[in-house]
Amino acid sequence: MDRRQRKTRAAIFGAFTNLLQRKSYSSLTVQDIIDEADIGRTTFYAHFETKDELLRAICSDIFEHVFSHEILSEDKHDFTGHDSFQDRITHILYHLQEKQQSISGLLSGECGEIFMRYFREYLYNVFDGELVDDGNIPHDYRLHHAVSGFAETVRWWLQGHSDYTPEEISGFYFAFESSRLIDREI
Amino acid sequence: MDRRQRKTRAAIFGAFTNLLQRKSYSSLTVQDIIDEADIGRTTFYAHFETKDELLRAICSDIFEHVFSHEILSEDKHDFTGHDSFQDRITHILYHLQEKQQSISGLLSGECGEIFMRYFREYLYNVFDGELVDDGNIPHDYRLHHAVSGFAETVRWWLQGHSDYTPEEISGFYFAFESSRLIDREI
DNA sequence: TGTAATAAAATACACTGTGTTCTGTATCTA
DNA sequence: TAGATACAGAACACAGTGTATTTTATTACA
Repeated sequence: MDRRQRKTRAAIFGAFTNLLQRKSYSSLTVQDIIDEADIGRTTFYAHFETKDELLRAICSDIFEHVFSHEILSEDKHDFTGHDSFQDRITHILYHLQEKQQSISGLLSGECGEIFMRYFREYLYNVFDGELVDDGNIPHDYRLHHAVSGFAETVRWWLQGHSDYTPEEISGFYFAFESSRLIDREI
Repeated sequence: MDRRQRKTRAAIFGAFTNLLQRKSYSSLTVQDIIDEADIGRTTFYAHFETKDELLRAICSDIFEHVFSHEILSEDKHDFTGHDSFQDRITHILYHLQEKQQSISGLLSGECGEIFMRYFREYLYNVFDGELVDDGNIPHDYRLHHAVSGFAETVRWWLQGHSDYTPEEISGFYFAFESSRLIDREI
């Protein structure tokens, strides 16, 4: 990728996340982003068709970073690896913490819905296959419950409670969920 | 309130919820609502300043209905009443089921965030004081977890799993949460 | 039932933000 | 260095918003 492209893309991303700290997503105009990023109008539209596409691109960017190691270590699932599920979750929390500055703006306001939906999609892959069998309650529901429980935990954490460590947060979450998750270490 | 006002207000609400079944909130224009409701442009703006305010008004409308009995029976909390907490929750689910048609449109898409936030606010009042004490985990977190767990359960229910009964749904939820909630019946 | 108040309809308008087109300039890559 | 590509700036058509004005219809109430 051209260095110029990388620079403008980074400028747009930076401007966008900065502005989201001050203004809400819906009240944010493309012109605002252009001014903040200090680029030409045409340039923005050369990179992104709409403000929504920019939002999606930023989410992709973040989650690709957060879950990159997760994807690489998927073969650790089966008995050979040493990472417990809780360790993997804690690991994800560490990566989320790195991107905290960007994420906090994405969580508050109207774009929180889009971010969270994106987040959940990734989490479904992580959580699927980790649930203890239970004949009485639909698997469908239990997966949804576990995933959104964790997603909401992260939201709670990164919005006003970011003084907790990743270990503490995963501790809180697993204090509730561990009985429903397979512990592969036993 | 003037009969004419009630009629147009109802027409706008109806048009809005109908359109949300077909189009997303952000792509929905005020003009669309005006056309669907078959009213004059000025009339819409005499009732609501913006599309967002209309959304909030509809949410208020729904939750006022759903939680009206809940508010009235708040004095049942203290030992005199016969309703267990699970019964109260089931009761709320019945009211939500009545409004299902309107709600399903509000849940999908970008306005889901606003609806859910509204929903949570009401739920905080319902759940507060129902949690079992636990010194290790912040009360703050546990309340957030219980509330969003239930809110997400409702979302799951009314989006593609509405064939379950309110009793079944509250059964699913309490199968997970009951250990953390005070059972006032014992 | 007649009347004053008020809601709605119709039309026109200014305004904001969007997305595109064009031309000239700067920067990268081979 | 040459050709390609990205960027800047200005101008533009367009859609949607919100308001103002006038006229018509409906309502509440004495």
